[in-house]
Amino acid sequence: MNTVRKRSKQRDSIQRFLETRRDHPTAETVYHHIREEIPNISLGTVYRNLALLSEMGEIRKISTDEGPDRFDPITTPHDHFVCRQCGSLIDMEGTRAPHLIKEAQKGFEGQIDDQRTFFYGTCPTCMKKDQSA
Amino acid sequence: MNTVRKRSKQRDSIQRFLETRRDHPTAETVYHHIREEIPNISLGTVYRNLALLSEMGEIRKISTDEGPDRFDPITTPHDHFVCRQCGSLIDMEGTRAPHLIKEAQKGFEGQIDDQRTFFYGTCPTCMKKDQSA
DNA sequence: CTGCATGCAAAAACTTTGCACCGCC
DNA sequence: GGCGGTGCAAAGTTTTTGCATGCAG
Repeated sequence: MNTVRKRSKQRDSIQRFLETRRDHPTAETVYHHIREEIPNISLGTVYRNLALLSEMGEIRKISTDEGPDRFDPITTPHDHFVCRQCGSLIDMEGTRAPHLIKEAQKGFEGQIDDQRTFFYGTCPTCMKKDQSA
Repeated sequence: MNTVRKRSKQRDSIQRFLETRRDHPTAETVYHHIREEIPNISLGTVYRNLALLSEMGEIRKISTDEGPDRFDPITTPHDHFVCRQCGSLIDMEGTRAPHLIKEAQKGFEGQIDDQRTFFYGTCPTCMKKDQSA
């Protein structure tokens, strides 16, 4: 049987915070910001709720080659860019190839639920830094 | 100036081992197998060489939402499937969308060097397990 | 010889978890 | 008052690093 979920101001606060951000914060970043609202929240609670919200489909966990996991409040399909230099994670628009998942499913004996595309390279900010260096 | 790289039997062995595998081993897996050839190799050396080989472009590091990083000896463009249940990482064929990277570069002020697409779901093996459960 | 690579072990970075307590339903 | 959520701290997991020594060029 399904576990009943109780609301908590901690979880609400975490979700609300994420929704104000488009830079895909890490658990640590979430923690530091929530502490301004709930000073005694613990990092464990942040991790627990980020995991919970992911399971519930409210947010999305994103792992990249660079640095710790990040979290995205936007759950509609879209792609991401990862900067190899500073690790920043940027939303990409107009790059989604929706047919890919159907394509991939053809002749594949498993079940495909999700597709994720990442572009890697140097972000605009780091490009500028490199030039002036 | 570029650092001169010296060969080592450890690095050679790691690379050779990877090339025999199509399942994208973790550092730990590499370590255990190399120990049969070089019993006193250390895990640190394995990590150092996997990082080195990645930098050199000889292999590819792959981070997914599930479990530790994995390593791929094939550096030509191809996509992957990740099983949410067992974490296995499987090569996908015929799913590559080569135009995507050009598409993404349009109007993006950074520099895009690489594209990576992952499909997530349940692998064939776990499908069978689920059925019999 | 010179200095990169190694083994070892400690430490760092990131994440999960056990436990006692708190507060919602 | 039962049970999910929390804070705290300890522990788990994965990866990196400092240092003395080894070995390739």
